[in-house]
Amino acid sequence: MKFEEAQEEFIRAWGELGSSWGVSKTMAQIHALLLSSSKPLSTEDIMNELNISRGNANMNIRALISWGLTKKAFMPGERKEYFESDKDIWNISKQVAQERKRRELDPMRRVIDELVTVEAKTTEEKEFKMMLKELQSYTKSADRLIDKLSRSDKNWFFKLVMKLI
Amino acid sequence: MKFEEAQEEFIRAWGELGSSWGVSKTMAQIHALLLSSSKPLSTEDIMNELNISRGNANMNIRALISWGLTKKAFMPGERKEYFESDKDIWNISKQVAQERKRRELDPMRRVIDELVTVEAKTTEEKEFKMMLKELQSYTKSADRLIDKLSRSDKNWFFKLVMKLI
DNA sequence: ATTTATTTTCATTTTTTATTGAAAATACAA
DNA sequence: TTGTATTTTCAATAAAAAATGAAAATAAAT
Repeated sequence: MKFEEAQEEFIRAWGELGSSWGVSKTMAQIHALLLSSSKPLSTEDIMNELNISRGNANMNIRALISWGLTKKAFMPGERKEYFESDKDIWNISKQVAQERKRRELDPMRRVIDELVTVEAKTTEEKEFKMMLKELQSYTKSADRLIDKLSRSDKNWFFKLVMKLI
Repeated sequence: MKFEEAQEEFIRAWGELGSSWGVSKTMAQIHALLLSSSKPLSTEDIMNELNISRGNANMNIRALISWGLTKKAFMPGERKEYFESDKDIWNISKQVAQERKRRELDPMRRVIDELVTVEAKTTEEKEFKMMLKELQSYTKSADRLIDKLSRSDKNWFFKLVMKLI
């Protein structure tokens, strides 16, 4: 398989994965493009490679930056902005985990913490409350796990996996 | 806070979470409704509680069943079908992890396994290949981790979390 | 076999989300 | 400054996804 084919397929698959993770397809595709490119790319490069409009490219580049997955690359003597993505999968995983925690887990935890104070008189209501308390305990563990992950290094993770298998 | 308010808020929050996980809002809301209800519910109950059409209710109940999150409840003497959801958060987590593995991780792994055979002559192409190999190694670990998780019990998980924190 | 209750399907409509492209804003250079 | 390149915004449009509702199919009861 040739590089161009592989790159194209990688972009396609990454984009599709993004969709089932609630991330815009284009955002995931731009990420894939940057991951598979050794040099930083300009907005125009991205527009051309993916056949998308300037507005679309710009919006999704900003989104990638806000996710901490892409940053501006300094290009001496160039007026245009260039962008690059960290290719270290461990860093990417940590970054995604942290952002999803911030955007989804934290707000959900706040809601649950509020809901567990529900008054429960009947048996049914007590069951509901118990379920919420269990959920609270799991989300707390998930929270801690992500914090731990974020402070750990690649090696720690692989050693852990080894031990667990 | 009263039960009805809490239930309503739980359904709202669970539905929103679903959206950012690539799951239809209604499917997540039906799940939340069943999780917060001590008795099995009929399609009509669900339609009424969530103000949705029969077609919508039916489709999303089927989706929940295909995710292994809901099953028919046997109701002696009843002609209608009733549905219930397992409320054990550990079971739910395992089930979601397994389904997402099957639907997303496995296909992605197949693609990556194919892509790593890409011929890489230039330095840039070698970098791309290295990134793919790293990705391959991570997806393999994730795969094993989910398998292990699925065979483990609640206690194992919490003990692990304790040790890690 | 016929009626009645219930579920499923799916063409149509609605809603939501993503994309475009051109105008406005900004940043830089001469 | 003034002009030029570049980025950003956003109203309009397009595309995708979800929801409706009524007809068809199925299953149970008489």
